[in-house]
Amino acid sequence: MATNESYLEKKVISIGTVCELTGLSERRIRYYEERKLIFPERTNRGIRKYSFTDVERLMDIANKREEGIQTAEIRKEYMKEKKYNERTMREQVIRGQLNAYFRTRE
Amino acid sequence: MATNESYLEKKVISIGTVCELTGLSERRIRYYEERKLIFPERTNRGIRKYSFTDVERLMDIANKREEGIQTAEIRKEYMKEKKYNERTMREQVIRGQLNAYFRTRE
DNA sequence: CGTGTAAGGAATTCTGACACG
DNA sequence: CGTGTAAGGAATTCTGACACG
Repeated sequence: MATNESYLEKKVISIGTVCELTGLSERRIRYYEERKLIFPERTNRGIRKYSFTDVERLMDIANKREEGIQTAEIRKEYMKEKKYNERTMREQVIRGQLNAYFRTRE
Repeated sequence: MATNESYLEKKVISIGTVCELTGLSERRIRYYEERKLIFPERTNRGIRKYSFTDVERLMDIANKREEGIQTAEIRKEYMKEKKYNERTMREQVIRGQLNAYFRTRE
């Protein structure tokens, strides 16, 4: 019963299945990779593998494309989100360190 | 951020990837299906697809096999677990109905 | 019983390119 | 720019069978 959340990040789904899950064509999925919006892993032999998180991102990309947003613009949005997340994570680390510091002083 | 747990049940992994995840051979994985221990879905064209839950079960099967337990025996164990789970679920439904009943009487 | 392997065919995936707009 | 498509090859998967123990 090891319900490990990291399953969401495991790159195990091949492109045909991703097509079914997202409704996108292989062409579009590969193209979004070319535009640095999505980063599948590859097997030894070069077969792309995607995670469930990738599938969700692809659906998000499809929505944004429908709104007429270009891939370059979508990439910028993701970069901003990434920076925001990294900042948040750094702050959490610092908060943890501060907590540890004050605990030792009590 | 729809962290839907049903991802664990989604049959999206093809047998080659399952081999890597579990360390089992394709032969063994297909054989355990023949023995009714595991139930992958099939694509239109007949390609087997497994879920993360299936992967976990396969590792469990492998452990039991290592202990020398035969597949028929393993199947019986799973049938017992299944019955137990079904009973538990039925009881939960009944409990819910009872709660609803007494709430309306208050 | 449980697993390996070779065999041949079918389905999947890959890349690079041409097309259209 | 974003996506479709035909092309040819490489990798994957499938089934049924023979082998061993």
